[in-house]
Amino acid sequence: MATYHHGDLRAALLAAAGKLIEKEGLAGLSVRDAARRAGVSHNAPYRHFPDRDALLAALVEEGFGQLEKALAGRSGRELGEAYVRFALAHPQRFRLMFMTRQAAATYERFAKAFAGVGAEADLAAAAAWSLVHGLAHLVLDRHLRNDEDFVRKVLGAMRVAVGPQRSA
Amino acid sequence: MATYHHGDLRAALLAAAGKLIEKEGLAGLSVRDAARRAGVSHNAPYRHFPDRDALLAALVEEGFGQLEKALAGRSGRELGEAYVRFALAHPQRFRLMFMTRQAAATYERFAKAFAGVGAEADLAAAAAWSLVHGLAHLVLDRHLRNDEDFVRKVLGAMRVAVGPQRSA
DNA sequence: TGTACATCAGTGAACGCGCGTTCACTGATGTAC
DNA sequence: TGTACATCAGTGAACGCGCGTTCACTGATGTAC
Repeated sequence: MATYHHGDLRAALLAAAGKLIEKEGLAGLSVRDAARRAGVSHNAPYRHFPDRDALLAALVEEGFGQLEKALAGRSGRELGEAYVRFALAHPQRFRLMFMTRQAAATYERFAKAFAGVGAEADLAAAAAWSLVHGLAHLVLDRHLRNDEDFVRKVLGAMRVAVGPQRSA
Repeated sequence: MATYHHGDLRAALLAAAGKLIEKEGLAGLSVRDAARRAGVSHNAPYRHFPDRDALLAALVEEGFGQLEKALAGRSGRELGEAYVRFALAHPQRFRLMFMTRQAAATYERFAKAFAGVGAEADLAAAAAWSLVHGLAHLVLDRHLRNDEDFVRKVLGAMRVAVGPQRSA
């Protein structure tokens, strides 16, 4: 039974857009399509998002919230695995997220994981993030095997080479 | 002096498209725009590329050729630095390139660089590629500092942890 | 409990846009003789 | 060296498309009295 007022169109649009971006890619995601999928007229979205960019921004923000939740409390190889898993679960969203400038909280996660490592902790954090981010992209773009065990082994094949043991 | 026949429109279009994709992004790159920039009517490109996708494919192929040249003969940290440098010089092209499936030659480069490392050479190669690929993306998306010295240090902050010394 | 009214989330028609692509064409080039 | 002609790289007009966005509107909801 269709009600004139939707109830929570904003959430429905976000969900629809989330599905669409995975299906069609960033370029293929249109406001009209999201509206269609939410079962609503093509300009109803403008009640909730001033324009297309605002819809994308909401998708990004939601994504970082989910990523933060997926990473929270983890460190070491587990942290890396969770990161890759998130990317593979939402590849297009993941791509979009990192085209914006809002990744500071994600960096903080890695910084925290290496906080004990000494003067070069920031380098170690940046390297770990790079390793994991690159692995995620290469797997989701099909250049490396999509295989949980493989991912675990690749993450284990590198070691932090800075820290107290060679503090300089 | 305008000649009716262009001379080498294919190359001119490729060059124009290369500039445009960096300026406008993948979605903003249109056949018509490339034609405009090459100083030619909007449908002249169809003499040289059957459709837009073919133009993109040519851009990708050219890109992998350039990358191969940039990596050739290098290994270790130098290899990584060259990789990142390439990505930063052509960010949008780089992104596009790795959305396709044609990166096999690039993987071979890394595989070769780790060929001596033992049974787990493929893991080491995958890890090194991931590190470098992720660093490239994070720097070009502005999540890590764009600074040659910083890049060098990050690449130095990780060590391969597999190989003969712990062959298993 | 019932009614008047403000609010605002939706609708449907309409706009202008740049795009990819097709068409019939025309002018420049190169080759056979 | 000169000419006829095939080839084909360009042109310009035209198409249909989906898009983002605006507009005036209408129907549902909630609140004041």
